[in-house]
Amino acid sequence: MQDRVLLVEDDQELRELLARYLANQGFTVREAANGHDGLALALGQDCDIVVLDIMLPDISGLDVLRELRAQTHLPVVLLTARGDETDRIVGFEVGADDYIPKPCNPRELVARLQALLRRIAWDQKAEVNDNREYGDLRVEPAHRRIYQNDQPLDLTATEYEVLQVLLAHAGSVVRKTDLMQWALGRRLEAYDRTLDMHISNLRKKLGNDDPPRIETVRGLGYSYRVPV
Amino acid sequence: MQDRVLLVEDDQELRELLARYLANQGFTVREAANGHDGLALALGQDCDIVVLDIMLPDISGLDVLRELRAQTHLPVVLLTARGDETDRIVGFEVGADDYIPKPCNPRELVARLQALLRRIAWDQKAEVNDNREYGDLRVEPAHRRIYQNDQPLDLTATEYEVLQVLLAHAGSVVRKTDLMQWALGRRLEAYDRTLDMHISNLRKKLGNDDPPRIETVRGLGYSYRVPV
DNA sequence: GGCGTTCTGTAAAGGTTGTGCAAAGCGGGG
DNA sequence: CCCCGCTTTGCACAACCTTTACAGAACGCC
Repeated sequence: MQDRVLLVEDDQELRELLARYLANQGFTVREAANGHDGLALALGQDCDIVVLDIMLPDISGLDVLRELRAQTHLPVVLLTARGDETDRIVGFEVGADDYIPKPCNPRELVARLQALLRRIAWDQKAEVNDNREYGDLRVEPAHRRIYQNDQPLDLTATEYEVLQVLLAHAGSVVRKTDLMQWALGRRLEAYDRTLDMHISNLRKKLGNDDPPRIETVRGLGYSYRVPV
Repeated sequence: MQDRVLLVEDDQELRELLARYLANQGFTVREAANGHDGLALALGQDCDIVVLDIMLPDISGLDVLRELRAQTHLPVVLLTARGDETDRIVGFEVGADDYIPKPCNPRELVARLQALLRRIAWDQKAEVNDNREYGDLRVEPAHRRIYQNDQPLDLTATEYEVLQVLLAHAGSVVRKTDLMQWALGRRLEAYDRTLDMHISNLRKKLGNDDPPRIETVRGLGYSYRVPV
């Protein structure tokens, strides 16, 4: 099935050029030469994505976008003469998904349209369940929870991060400096015992087995013992 | 609570500059200076979006992206020295969501990140139009009303939206940033306590049970306790 | 093995951050 | 203009992260 593009552009030459190129690339193309027609077509529900020029003879492209956003979340790519950076920021604030300066390479336009359509397809597939299991532990990134034998562990945000990193590297040693950067998001400074505390608390919550699940590798870091 | 960005960039000066700017704009920032660490962090599932430089000391950014795409649909924005158009096309083909040439304006980077996150939030918002029941609560989307034991709750428009979103995800945590986007339709800014107020008011109207129907998940968001 | 050094475990104190909620501010529609 | 609902402000409080302090384990050196 082809994706349907609505092309709103007043310069007839450019519009027809782009329309031909898009058609060649496998899109179904609808065209509008002004904001009024563009808005009507866009609201008509028979296109998947809109390419919208900002400089239009009647309504500004930005106003068209505003009106569209009041009613739909249709993906919109703004097209415009290379302008002030502020213009772009405004475009995004009003609700644009992308912003391409003219003159634009048709290939890049197509690449961006496809990237956007692909993103939407991914998002709507509503996939989840990239849960990971390590012995009796199960990580559910979607809910930021970790279960032990299907019982949720009562972890704080930081504890979740630390344990999650250790599990992602289960069986191999994670150096303290890396663990700090990855889980706490900052550099490990001298005499900083924060990590040790979180490890200590985690061990308590995981149950103080022997041998401990979280092994200490003196002078290096920690390692989650790989389940048998 | 905030959106979490992973910044993969080897130039330390630029990385720290961007990290500071992003942090100021309300993002939580994780940093990696090479492709290997970046990949590990991205797969660790504790970020919402990735900013990825193409020129990295170890693995090419494109290869990092390829590897990522083999496993996830995590949104990725490529960052690179102004290069050949062909580079961009390749970037998109490998699965990038956006492509920004360096030197980039931090404001534009933020605008594009927010546009992408907003798009994802829109796409993933589940629209359910059937009547739904959750314990003693029943949602009637047609009339935008919610009944408790067949008695209509006297909710304001916003309260309806908030509760309806929470119910649609009953049993799992709805992050504040998503709840804001889905129920209030705008981005959660720092120091914005609006949501907390609506939650507080909702709890009052639902009756202040113990344990509360709407649970707080500190640092993350709220969750409607699934009825037994 | 004795002994000093370095690293780690953990309890308790201290400081920071996030949340609950009352009350005041604000702004659009009747 | 008033009312209603949304938002902002301010303070109190609780959860959490970090620091401090001390005890003990591991290591190297002789």
